[in-house]
Amino acid sequence: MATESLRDTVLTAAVEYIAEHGPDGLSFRQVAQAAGVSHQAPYHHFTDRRGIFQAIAAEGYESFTNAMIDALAGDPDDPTTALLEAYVNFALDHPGHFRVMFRPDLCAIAENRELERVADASFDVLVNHVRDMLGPKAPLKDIRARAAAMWSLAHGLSTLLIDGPLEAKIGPVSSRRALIRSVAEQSGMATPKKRSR
Amino acid sequence: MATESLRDTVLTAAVEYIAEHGPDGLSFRQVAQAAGVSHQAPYHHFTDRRGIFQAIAAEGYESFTNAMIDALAGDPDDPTTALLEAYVNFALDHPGHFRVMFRPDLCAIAENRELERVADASFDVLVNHVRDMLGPKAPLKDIRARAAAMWSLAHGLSTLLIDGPLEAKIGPVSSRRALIRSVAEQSGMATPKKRSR
DNA sequence: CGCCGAAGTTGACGGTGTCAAGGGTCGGGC
DNA sequence: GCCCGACCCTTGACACCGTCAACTTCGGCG
Repeated sequence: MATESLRDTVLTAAVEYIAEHGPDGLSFRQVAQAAGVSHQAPYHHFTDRRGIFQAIAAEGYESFTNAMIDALAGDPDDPTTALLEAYVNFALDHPGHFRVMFRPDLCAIAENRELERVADASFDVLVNHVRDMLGPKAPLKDIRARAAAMWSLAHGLSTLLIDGPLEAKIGPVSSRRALIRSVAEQSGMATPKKRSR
Repeated sequence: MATESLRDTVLTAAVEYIAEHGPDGLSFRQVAQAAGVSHQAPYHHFTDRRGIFQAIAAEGYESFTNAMIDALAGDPDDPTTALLEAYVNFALDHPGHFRVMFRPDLCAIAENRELERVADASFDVLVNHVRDMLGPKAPLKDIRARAAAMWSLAHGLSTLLIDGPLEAKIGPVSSRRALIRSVAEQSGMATPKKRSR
């Protein structure tokens, strides 16, 4: 019941596959076969193989934006760390989406208006937060540097954890949350804790 | 003269292609044809398609290690920033290597002893530097967090610059060096400047 | 000379993305 | 009642890809 459309079936199957094996081995024909249709059926819902990746990326950017917005609203005391945590958590919890979102060769963001829009919305959350933190009269140069620093930190940590060698090198991460928070501290990004209560 | 071996010809052609078009479109047969040999000839020098990527990654890790060591030796006043700069510079100057080195699905580091060794050597430069900076009696927890932070910053900045949306979002980077240094400052990683002279 | 191993060639196989053409199955207008 | 077009899907073909297997060529060494 609630028979999924072929489009959705293909999409969820693809995301699942990517989360497990990475995007590169993904085969158009294979997902079609898994969905029980002919190898050409998906072409009526996606123009290309690339179209699948674009759809996945768009889906991903939308929930990515929401996750970051929610995180900012949820922790007014240390929003920067909360944002960082939301970024990394999204990457690790939705690897099927995340791995595609930052692979321009796969999804060719610039070639798809709608995709470009939702991607921009995600990044705006980040740089707007930095703008808010530094205040309206901070020099542009500082805003850019700080945004680059924070984004790099979040993105680097995400990619190094998701399939990079970080965990192999510095030891297993028992608590994701603890790691993120201590990284935020070590990098001077966290808002200093006030002795509450 | 100094007629290159087929192995080297294939390797340099592959690196060049990857730097321009990314690793995924790289075709075994295509590089063979470009080298003027039959489509099977490279099999006598690389076991797999994967073998090419492993060779590229190994090559990359070796010069990566050297670049970082040189940078550390070159700027004793602010070695952390120098290391950061060397990391990012390597990525941007050798995209053909860098893009492969951190794609375990392509080069399967764990399956190749020699490759694992040179990769480990690179990462050791990084964590050893952090250990040196924090001193021998720093708690392990701090070392891990600081190493993760610094590595993430360098890696994130590299990947976001190399084909990520950073430059599109925060504006064009006129001076790579200036950006890196202000990012290092903003993230509290740089050694504070002493009023020299 | 005879042999061998390394390097390169040709041919074949299954799998993949994509183009082209055809076939059903609806709903709405005559 | 019937036709027509839109939509979804199928079948068939093509070139390209990675890889396995067998064959040729050739330099060196006993």
